[in-house]
Amino acid sequence: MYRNKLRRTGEVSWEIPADSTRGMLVPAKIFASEEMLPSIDDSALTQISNAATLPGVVLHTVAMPDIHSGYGLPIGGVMATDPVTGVVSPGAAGYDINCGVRIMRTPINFAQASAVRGTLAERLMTAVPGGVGRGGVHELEHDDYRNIAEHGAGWAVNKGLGFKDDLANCESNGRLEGAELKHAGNHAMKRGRDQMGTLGSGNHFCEIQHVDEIYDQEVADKWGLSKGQILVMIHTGSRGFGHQVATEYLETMEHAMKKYGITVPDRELACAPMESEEGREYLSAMRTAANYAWANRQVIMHSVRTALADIFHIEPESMRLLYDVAHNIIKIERHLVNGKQTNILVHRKGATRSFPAGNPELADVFKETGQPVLVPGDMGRMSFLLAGSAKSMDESFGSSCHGAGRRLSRHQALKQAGSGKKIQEGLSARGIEVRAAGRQTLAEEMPDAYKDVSQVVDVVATAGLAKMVARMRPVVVIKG
DNA sequence: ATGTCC
Repeated sequence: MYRNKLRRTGEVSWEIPADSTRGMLVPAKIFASEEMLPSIDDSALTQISNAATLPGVVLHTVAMPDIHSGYGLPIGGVMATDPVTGVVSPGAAGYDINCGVRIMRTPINFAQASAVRGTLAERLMTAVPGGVGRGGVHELEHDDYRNIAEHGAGWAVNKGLGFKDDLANCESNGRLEGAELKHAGNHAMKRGRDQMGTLGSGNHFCEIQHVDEIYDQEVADKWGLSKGQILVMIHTGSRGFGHQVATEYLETMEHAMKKYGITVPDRELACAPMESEEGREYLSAMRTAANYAWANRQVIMHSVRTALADIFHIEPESMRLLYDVAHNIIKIERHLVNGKQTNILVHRKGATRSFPAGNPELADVFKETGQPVLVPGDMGRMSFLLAGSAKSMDESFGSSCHGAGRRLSRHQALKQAGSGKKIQEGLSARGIEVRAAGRQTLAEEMPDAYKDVSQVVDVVATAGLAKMVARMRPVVVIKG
């Protein structure tokens, strides 16, 4: 029982010390307030401790306040390995490779959007296909795939689905290098062929929000944000394409573990040395899926941009991407390890990169402010924009939280919600128009199914991982 | 998250 091992290290930080009898090579660090701690499930604490046993793990594993139990690594977990002696673990990125969030600015104000929110909901449902297995309008040819693997979001921009500066405002410019299509494989290509530009299901969404609170006016000014402004937030990933990649390589890793004589306390943490054939090929396939996801969010954003331009009689050019973050991904990054700047392999699952001002990877404006950290809440309450701050580099491999975190399982939510229609009517009475492609989605995704996201961002702000910039409230929510 | 069991 790892909960008994927790010791307090700060106002909102806790540690499970490295324990050789359990094979832990490094401690596990947990960010949470004292009142949130009981709501963190035991299995999530076990998982973040198990991750600390992986070969080549460096410094500590990290759990964010929105942590909950996942496949292998908990959602809300960060784990980093040494690229020479360490492993890569597909379960530590998860099935939805490069699931992430982007947010687009508009010149529309709250009153304008609110007045036509019913129309907006209907138009967005048409513009952005959603639902399990749902295909879209873009049928991908082999040439498209080659370009997606190489250029990520740039593939969409090259096709006219976006502007050049959209790319500069994505984490990693919306593409990772070292993505070879052949490593993703034919089955993934088949599953992803008609899913480009689609939302998927579950907690994926497209949301019209208004800025209702600004905490840091200076940063908000630099980011072009003002109170009452309408923003569009999009949350989705690599669809069936990334799912297939994850499925195939998890199987590959089971064999690789035997081959390399690696043992792990949980087979869901199956892994291989990063420098092995299996490790390199997975990373290549994972990057290809990440690039597919960036292209997907780009296509969706441009569809929404086109629809809004039509509805409000404004220029598409008046709507620019503020930022796009990946919250399920594995990347080589430069961090200070034992007093030395070193390349390490950072695995983030349900955790957002949170690089501070001055980081050389950031575009110019974000070098001044720190990168935007996008934290969606639930569909009835609020979401947050934060800026990466310096302590994240010392404490959490430059990472912060990614959302509210579930409070109820889908099954529990379904039982408590009654019907999706009731949820929809309740939200509509509060000025929030919601629509979903799936029959059960609204009930499963009801606001009460989630923890209060403001408690989550309070923790990361108190810990100094990110600082508060703005709060947004939903106006129109499209669910998968 | 996911052609929610090849």
